[in-house]
Amino acid sequence: MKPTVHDIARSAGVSLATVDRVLNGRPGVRHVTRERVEQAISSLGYVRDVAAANLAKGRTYSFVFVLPNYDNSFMIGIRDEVHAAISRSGAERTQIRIVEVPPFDAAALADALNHIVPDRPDGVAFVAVEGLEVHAAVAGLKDAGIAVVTLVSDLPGSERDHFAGIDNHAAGRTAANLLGRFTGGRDGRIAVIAGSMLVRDHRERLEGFLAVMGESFARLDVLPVMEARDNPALTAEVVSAALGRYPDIIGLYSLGAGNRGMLHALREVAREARPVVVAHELTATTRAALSHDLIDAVLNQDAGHEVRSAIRVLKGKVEGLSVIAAQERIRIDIFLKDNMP
Amino acid sequence: MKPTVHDIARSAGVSLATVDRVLNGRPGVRHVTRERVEQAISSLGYVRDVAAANLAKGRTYSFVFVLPNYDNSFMIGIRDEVHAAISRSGAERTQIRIVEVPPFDAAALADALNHIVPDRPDGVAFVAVEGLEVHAAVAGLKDAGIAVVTLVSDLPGSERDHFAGIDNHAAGRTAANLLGRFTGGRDGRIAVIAGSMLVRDHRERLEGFLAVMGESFARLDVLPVMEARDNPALTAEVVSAALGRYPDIIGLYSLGAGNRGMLHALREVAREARPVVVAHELTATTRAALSHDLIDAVLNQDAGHEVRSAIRVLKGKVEGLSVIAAQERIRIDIFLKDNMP
DNA sequence: CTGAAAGCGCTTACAG
DNA sequence: CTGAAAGCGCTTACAG
Repeated sequence: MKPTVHDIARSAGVSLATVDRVLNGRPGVRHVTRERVEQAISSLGYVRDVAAANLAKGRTYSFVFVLPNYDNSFMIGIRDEVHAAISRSGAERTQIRIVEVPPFDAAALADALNHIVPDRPDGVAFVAVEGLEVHAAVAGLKDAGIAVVTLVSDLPGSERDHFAGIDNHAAGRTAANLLGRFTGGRDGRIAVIAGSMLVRDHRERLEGFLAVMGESFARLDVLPVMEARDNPALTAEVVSAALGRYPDIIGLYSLGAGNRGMLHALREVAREARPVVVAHELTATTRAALSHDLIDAVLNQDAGHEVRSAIRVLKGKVEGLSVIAAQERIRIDIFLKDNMP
Repeated sequence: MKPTVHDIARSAGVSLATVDRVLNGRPGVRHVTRERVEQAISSLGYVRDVAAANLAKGRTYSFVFVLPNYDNSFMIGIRDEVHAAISRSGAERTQIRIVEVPPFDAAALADALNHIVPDRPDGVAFVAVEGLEVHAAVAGLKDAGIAVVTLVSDLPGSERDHFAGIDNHAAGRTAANLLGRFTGGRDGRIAVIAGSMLVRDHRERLEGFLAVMGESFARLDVLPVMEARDNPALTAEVVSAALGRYPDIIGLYSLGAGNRGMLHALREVAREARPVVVAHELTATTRAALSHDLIDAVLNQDAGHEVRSAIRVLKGKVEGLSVIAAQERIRIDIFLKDNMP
């Protein structure tokens, strides 16, 4: 039988309360007693039953998710996943609240984070926007003993405990590789459409993309990035314009969330003249476009994984555990039409 | 506060024992009583605390994993994951045993399955090999009330409860798509190296591969499949021979586990003359080959996911729950050198 | 057919 | 610094 606290208590000749103190590193145990208990723990090979501990603690973790009120499919997916987590709250002993902020707005984000401090939740997860005020707000949360995780977009150099998102640099490299290979040795131009270079994840994707293009596909000429703020109409317009102006565009990398607009522009082009297209995030839109050969490959980050990982890490931080990096790494999925899930 | 069994008992005016009987569909409750309790359950919005239930039950699930004693990296990975699950046994209330059988041997597999019946475990997971005797063995397990899941390779048409593995047909299609695209419009031959067409997963991959090759890449001429029983030396030999005989092989699909041998043969070929290569399973070998541009893409099934999914499904079956298909679907991962995890 | 009581493996006031 | 007792939300003999 698996040893329990009772076995340890008996073996060490102490009470359950003392075993518990040692087990949880709580103060108020004489050194010799502690040692006796630790001895018993290791010699019996005790390992704590987390479920039972949680049941006894009756503890619930309070977390706040700060998300942009931004209606692209991916962000909607993230919100849905947070709601799914909320609906699992009972079983997972969490209490999760969502705070919405305007997108791409450092001041508003910092403000929202600062307002959370007095509530003293156990942890906060947020989609980072860069800005000194955001760094300061993170420091404020940490000072208040609140665990902090960035989600989807990171804030390196800040005091956040963890980033739950993909390596966007690697995503950009992967996109370049696919686009380079899929264009099959032909010469030509590559167009890149982004949301905004002010957002870190877009910037990193572009960097990775350009690096591989330079290293491995010198025959391809990458046009200056077009920033269309993930706005469908604007995206459609700039993509149309670019395709009109450069008939030798043979590849298109959509690294932001403007896929609907991009597809609109692409449909205007005769099938044989369409460029190879790599886009981000598997949504209803990109899924349909993959099946209809309008998009050739989709890079995806799994919103469910990200949200669940964020929650797991926050819980761990509250418990003072360290993150198991390998387990919490969010993968860059590649989907072609044949391996869509 | 979340309602508990106590709340239901109070609200329905019955004892905890009766609540428990209704909750778990156990007999011995008068119809009217049962209705009263059910009414309370739904009106209070009760949802059972599974962790507490498990604690009280003290139940452990006994499972047997029947695995081929086959030393390719992927199978070793599967075994490692089962061992990892065994080491989590305490926390997960499972008791898992591994039974090894010779690979590709239907009679031996059926024998092993038959021998498990008298032990009456709660569930069995096994890597299927086709054969009537295996179907019969599965029927025997099911007759004994044992949950049955196939792992990695399926046995459709049998009475198994679930298959924990990828859609190999889709994997083959994906491979064809990648290979077709990566060869970039050039004409030439494609070589396919497999373990054995007697194994269902290999056969399905080939079918999917050939289907897409026929549909979309008529310019490519697929050579007859080479079966090398996943044997490194033999694989090296046949691949070398093929490359020697057909200098216009521009693509290679390795759909089995013979990657080490294949790589050996590839390294003999001048860098510029090397074909585009798509292989299966991310292992130390294929990982290194990806980094060194010897392999261009790896399709992967996550052994950890498969094993954990198998265990989850077995537990669910024992509890009489139905599988949430979407959650248990095993993905076909695509890895290029830039998005390796 | 129904209920009172004990127990699963922990944690937590409270008392000393 | 240490311990006895109660309790977390369930389940399980046992008795009636």
